[in-house]
Formats: sequence, structure tokens, C-alpha cells
Amino acid sequence: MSTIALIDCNNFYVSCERAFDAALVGVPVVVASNNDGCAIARSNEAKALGVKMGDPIHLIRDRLDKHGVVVRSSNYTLYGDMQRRVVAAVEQFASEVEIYSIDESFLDLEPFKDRDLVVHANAMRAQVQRWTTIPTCVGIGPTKTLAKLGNAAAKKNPLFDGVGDLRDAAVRAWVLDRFPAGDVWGVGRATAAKLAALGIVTAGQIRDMQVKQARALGTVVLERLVAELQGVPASAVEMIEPQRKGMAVTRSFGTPVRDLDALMGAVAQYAMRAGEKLRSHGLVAGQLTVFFHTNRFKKDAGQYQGMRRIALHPMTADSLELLAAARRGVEGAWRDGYAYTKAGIMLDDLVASELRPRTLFEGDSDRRERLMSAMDEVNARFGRFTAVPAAQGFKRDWRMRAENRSPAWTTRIDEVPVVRA
DNA sequence: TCTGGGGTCCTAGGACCC
DNA sequence: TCTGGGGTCCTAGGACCC
Repeated sequence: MSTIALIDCNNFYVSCERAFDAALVGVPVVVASNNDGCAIARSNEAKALGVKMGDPIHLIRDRLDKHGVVVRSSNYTLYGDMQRRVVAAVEQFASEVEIYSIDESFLDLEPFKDRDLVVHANAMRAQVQRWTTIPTCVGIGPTKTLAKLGNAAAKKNPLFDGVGDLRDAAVRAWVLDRFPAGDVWGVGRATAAKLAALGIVTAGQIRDMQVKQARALGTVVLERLVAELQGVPASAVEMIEPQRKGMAVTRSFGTPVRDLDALMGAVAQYAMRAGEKLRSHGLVAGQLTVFFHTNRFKKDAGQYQGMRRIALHPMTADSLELLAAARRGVEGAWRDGYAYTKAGIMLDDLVASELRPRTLFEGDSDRRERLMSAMDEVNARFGRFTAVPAAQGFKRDWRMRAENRSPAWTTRIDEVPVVRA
């Protein structure tokens, strides 16, 4: 039997914004996705007004204005730094911490299992709040799925007071019988519909499924889920980050792009960023895919999607090589006369740089590697777009919208908040 | 004018081989 | 009129997550 907890930050992006702006406390707040497109985080007040996850901002604009909802552009630099602080606060309370997402971590609590774990969890929540002001909920159970479910229960039901401890069999059964099947971690829309057709609508009913039935209806994923709900772990808390398989840099444009030069400019920027990302993880890529497409929400004839995949040999993390490959791809797939709204670059076949296969003709790779390091350093010190290739262009009308972004409070010295006595 | 970005895992089916 | 069987590898696409 293992003892696993999940700690999850409440309305994380909104809580990060509130940490530095007291005016946002107690009022409805929404954080928008890139390009100020969709609502991706909502304060409790905004949820109460019916703002849903993923709602397009421009479609609910009137409602937001009417109720005085504050809309913030997303600020991932800030959220990433706040996550680091949350994890630091949590670490002393667990033997292992697996960062699951930007606002959630699984904790191995096995060594602490003889303590009162609700007290333990509350001490941890208090520590996070002291260090970051961010409120959290905790779920505890014998498997990750049950810890996750306990956490969801704690969010919904005030009875738990922020900590959903499902280790006790009777408590667990009580919660599972009332928990909607579709809200279980790993059950999405498609699976929920198939389950409902069989009359399976609660987590308790999934737990009681026959293994063969689960396998037939879903896949091995659902089969594992049944085991996890029964308290049999199908996945452990893992501290080591698994080797990444792919990487992507994609963006929607602030205004549609109609000419090849502008598209090249955007793609150039994404290629440079992709290279930077590869190098920061010590990886090289063997394959690059570049794509661009028109507005898929418009159901008219003016639709086109271009895509090219290009093998990279030698495998590389050199931004200029990626840029050259991406340009070739764009040239090959380009069609005149369309209004493109999004483009991106995806990298696959990733391998640790020191393990990459060598080729006969690598030539002067040392110099290029030094150039890339120098560029990374310049951009880290003086801001992301200090050293850029001319291909990126200067007008950049396609840049995404971010009309109400908070400062980099914690990561840029000139934006650090000032307190006057 | 306007609808995010970045991941993982699994399966089916085609290509290919002996 | 007939046209094997079984294995591996790769890819595309679906489903799901935050």
C-alpha cells in the first residue's frame, strides 16, 4: 500500500495575479490564454458568474463588462516562477515530489503515514500560503487517481476543509458513489459517453467494473483506472523526469497574415525559440515539422493548411539550422491568397545532445555551438529578443495580443514591486 | 477584429520482410 | 479460379490532460 497526496493550487493563474495586486482580491478575475483568446483561469467570483473554462473572450465580452470582470493577459514568466516557489515550500513535507503540471504535484507520503496526515497536509498548505500567498487543496489516497479524486472532492465539498483524505475505506466509498464518472481523472468526453450508455455514471460504478469489460470499452488506460480506483497502484510517484519525446512552439497571430514575408518572420521567431528550448534541455532534434493554417472556426471556402516535415541530419539544436529547415518547409507549402491565423514548429526524435549520432560531415560545429551559447546568454541577460536573425523582420504585425499583462514581478529587476515605508 | 499552447499514451492499419 | 501466415516497425489519428 502506498500513501500518495496531490497538492493543487486553487485558480492558480488568478492567484498568481492576486499575489501582486491586492485590487484583484474579492473581485471576479479571468486570465486569458495567449493572444487574449480564451478564459483559461477564473476566480471563484468569475466561476459564479458562469464563465467557463475555454470560453472565447470575444464571445462573452458583454457579460464580462457588465459584471466588471477583470481580464488579465497570461504571464507565464510569472506563473513559472511562482510554481518554483510553491514546489520549494512543499518539498520538506514529502519524500518525493513529482511535478505533474504548472499547479499540481504528486507527493510520496509513505514515510509520514503514521502521523496525522490531515494535520501534515494543513501545515504544508500553510507553508505554501506564507511563502507565496497561494491557496491550495490536498487529496490523499493509496493511488494517484484516488489522491486526485480526493483533491477534487476537497475543492467541491467544504466538509473536507481543503484536505480530501480518502485512505479510509468507508469515506472513500461514500465519496466515490457521489462522484461523477466524467470527472474522474482520465475519463474524457468520449469515454464518459460510452460509460453512460451502460448506465455507469459514478466513480463507484467504474471501480466495480469487470476488468475485461473495462478493457473492451476503453483501452488499457481504462483497465488501469479501474485498478487505481480499487486502491491498486498502476503508476507510482516518479521524481525523475522522463525523456521528452517532442517539443513545439506554436502561436496564433494577433492579426491575420497574408504575405509570405510576414509568415517567414513569425516562423523564424518560432524556430529561434525552438532552438533555445532544445538547448536549454540539452537535446537535439532529428525531425522538424512546420505548419500554418487559416481560421478553422470560419466555415467558408477560404481554408488552407500547409505542413511540411523535414528530416534534420545531422541532428541539431542549432537555431539557424532549424530556421533554414523551417524556411524550406514554408516555401514548399505556401499558397497565396489566404489569411493565415496560426503557425508553428514541432520538433521530434529528440535525443540528449551527447548521445546524438555523429556524422562524417559535421564540420565546424564547435563554432556554431559557441555562437548559440552566446546568443542564449545575451537573450537571457538583456531580454528575449535582443539577439535575433534579420529573418524575423522588424514590423511583426503578427505578434500576439496581450493587452493587459502584469509585469514580470519576480524575474526582472526593473519590474520588481517597490514597497515604500 | 476576435476561439491557446504544449504535452502524453494508445491503437489500428499499412509497409515491409521472411 | 486461385493468391499464406506471422512478425516488426512506423505513422496517423484519437483521446486525454492541464
